[in-house]
Amino acid sequence: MVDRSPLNSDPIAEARRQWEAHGWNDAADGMAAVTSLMRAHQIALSRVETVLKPLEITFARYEVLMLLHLSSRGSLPMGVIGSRLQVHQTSVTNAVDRLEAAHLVARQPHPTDRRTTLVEISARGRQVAERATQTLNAEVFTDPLLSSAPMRGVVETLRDMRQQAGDF
Amino acid sequence: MVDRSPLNSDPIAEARRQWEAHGWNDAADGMAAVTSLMRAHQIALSRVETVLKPLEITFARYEVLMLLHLSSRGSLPMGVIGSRLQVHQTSVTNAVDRLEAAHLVARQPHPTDRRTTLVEISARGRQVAERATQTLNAEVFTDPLLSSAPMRGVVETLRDMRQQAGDF
DNA sequence: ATCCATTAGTCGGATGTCCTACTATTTATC
DNA sequence: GATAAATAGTAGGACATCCGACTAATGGAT
Repeated sequence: MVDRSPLNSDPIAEARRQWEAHGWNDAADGMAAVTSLMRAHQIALSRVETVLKPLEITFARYEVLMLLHLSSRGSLPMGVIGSRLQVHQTSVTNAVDRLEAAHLVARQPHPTDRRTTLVEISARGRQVAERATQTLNAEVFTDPLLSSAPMRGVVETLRDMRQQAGDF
Repeated sequence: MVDRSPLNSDPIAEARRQWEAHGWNDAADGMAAVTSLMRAHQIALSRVETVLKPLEITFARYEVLMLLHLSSRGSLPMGVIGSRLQVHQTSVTNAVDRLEAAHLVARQPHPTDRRTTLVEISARGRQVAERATQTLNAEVFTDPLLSSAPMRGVVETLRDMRQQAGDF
């Protein structure tokens, strides 16, 4: 007879039980929330990357590509990309390096401000962006392992969290 | 006059608007959910890492340390650590390498199965684990930028998602 | 008993993220 | 106008994660 009650299978539930057993009741929910976020992120990212793999791009690069594809001019300064995607400047440099190596975008000098580098999406870049979006929509976004109502709840709650954190 | 309506400040809300404008209505929620997850993870991780920095450990290593600290024997095989934390074997190798270098854990041979490596937490490891938990509980987990009720809802919904993904 | 599939870990490589410099420009100040 | 402060990007380094390949050891199947 094993010491494994039927509810013990979820590692996060198990961790919460440990927290409560130690009397950290006021921290148990937060611990569970943070840990759930970590794991859910991992799952979602993995699904997305699997779908994008055949197109030879990653989610980070897809986000850059779509931002450019949906922009009015098809080009944006590096810094703006970082702000919109809320990642560090150096992460943008990294992503653009790889997108440029794949000829999906090209760096262009800014016409008036020589400090600024404009990133411009190419025709191939637009093709990849569109195909990637199609596949992602069909294979992940229309069924993100969550039923509609709770999913909208999560999005809303996380919006509050992001706002609390000063995201916007 | 700028083309920036008051609601335009949230990048994810903006992305959803784009999705809907393109007629991808059935994918808009999923896209927003996945993107929210990515960003919320980033925020939570950043807060946690900031708190742990003075103790010279990361969240990944903290999780390994706590798993060992709360285990009955204070030691576990590498593989079990990976299963519980749901990360790749090589990630465990990596984390244990660093924890061992910091003398917080030690690798021990398994008494009967020579393939298996047991990871044992040290006295210093336990100290660090306890101090880290105290600080995390006080500075992050008791206030994870979410009010209680919605937070529990998120945890529950993400539990369903993890279960759908085959986590447990 | 012997051979092969499975299991446990490690190694090397690719990515993404952040941080701390450091360079080049632009802008503001005196 | 010359100098100082702010802004835009890049370079190098530290970490974490995953994947594929490789080594050892265990255990079944014949």
